[in-house]
Amino acid sequence: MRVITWNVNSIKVRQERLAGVLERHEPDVVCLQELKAPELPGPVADDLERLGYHAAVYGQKTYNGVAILSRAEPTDVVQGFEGDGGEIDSHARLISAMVGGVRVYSAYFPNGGEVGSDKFVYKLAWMKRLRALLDARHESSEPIILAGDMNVAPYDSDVAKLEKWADTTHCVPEAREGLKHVEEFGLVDTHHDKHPEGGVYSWWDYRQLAFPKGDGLRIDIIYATTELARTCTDARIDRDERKGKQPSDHAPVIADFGFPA
DNA sequence: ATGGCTATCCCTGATAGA
Repeated sequence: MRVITWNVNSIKVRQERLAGVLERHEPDVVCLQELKAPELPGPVADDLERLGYHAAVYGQKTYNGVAILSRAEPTDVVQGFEGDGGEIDSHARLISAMVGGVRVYSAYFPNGGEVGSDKFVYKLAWMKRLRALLDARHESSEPIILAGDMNVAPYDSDVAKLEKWADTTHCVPEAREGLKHVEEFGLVDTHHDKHPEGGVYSWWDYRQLAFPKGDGLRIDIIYATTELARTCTDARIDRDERKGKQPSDHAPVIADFGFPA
C-alpha cells in the first residue's frame, strides 16, 4: 500500500500537477490539504474518475479543506471532530475514512501565526483535541495512518536553517511537544524512522528563493501505528514536484507499506 | 537551471500562509 500526503495549496490551481502525481507514483491512498475550495472542481473529479480514484472530501471556501483519495472506496467517513462532544471547528482541517482495512486521517494542523498569538493558542488546543479524539475512537493496536501538514518540524534536523526558524511557530518547544503528544498515542513518523539523519524537507517558502537556496522544513508527515509502521518498506519526499511552473509550496511525502492494498 | 511569493475574494487591496 502506497500512501502520499500533499498540501496542494489550492486544488483548482494544482489540477494538472495532481493528475501527474497520481500517474507517476500510482498511490493507493492520497491525503490532501489546503484545497481552498468547498468541493473538488469538475476537472479534478474527471481526472480522478479516469485514473480510478474515489474521494472523501471535507472542503471549505477560500481556506483549509482536506480530502482522502483512494483506489478502494472509502467508508465510514468522518469530518472534523464530529462526535467528540466539543464545539464544531469552523476550519475544515480533518477528515478520516476506512480505506481497505486501514483508518486513514488527512490532517491540516493550524499554522499558529506568531508564537503566543491567539492562532498559536488555537494550534496547541487543536493538537490536544486531536490526541483526545484518537484516544476516544481508537486503540493504538489498530492499523491507522495519520498523514498531513502538521505545521511542526519535529526535529532540529528537519530544519535547514535552524537559526532562522528556531523561534517560530513550527519549531518552538511548545509546538513540538504538542505534536509529540499526538505521536505518543502510538504513532511512528515513517520518514524519520527510515531517515533519522534528517536533512530532507517537504516545504519551502515561495519567497526569497527559499527552494533553490535549500531553506526548507519537514512539516508534512505520514504517521502510522507501530504494527503498521513495521511493514513500511520505503519513505521519501518527491522534491522534484516543487520545481517548475506553479508548484505548491509543499512537496508530496510518500510511504510504502507491506500492508495489502 | 531548482529562481526573486501565491491564492483567494467581499477583487485594484486585504488576508492568510509558514
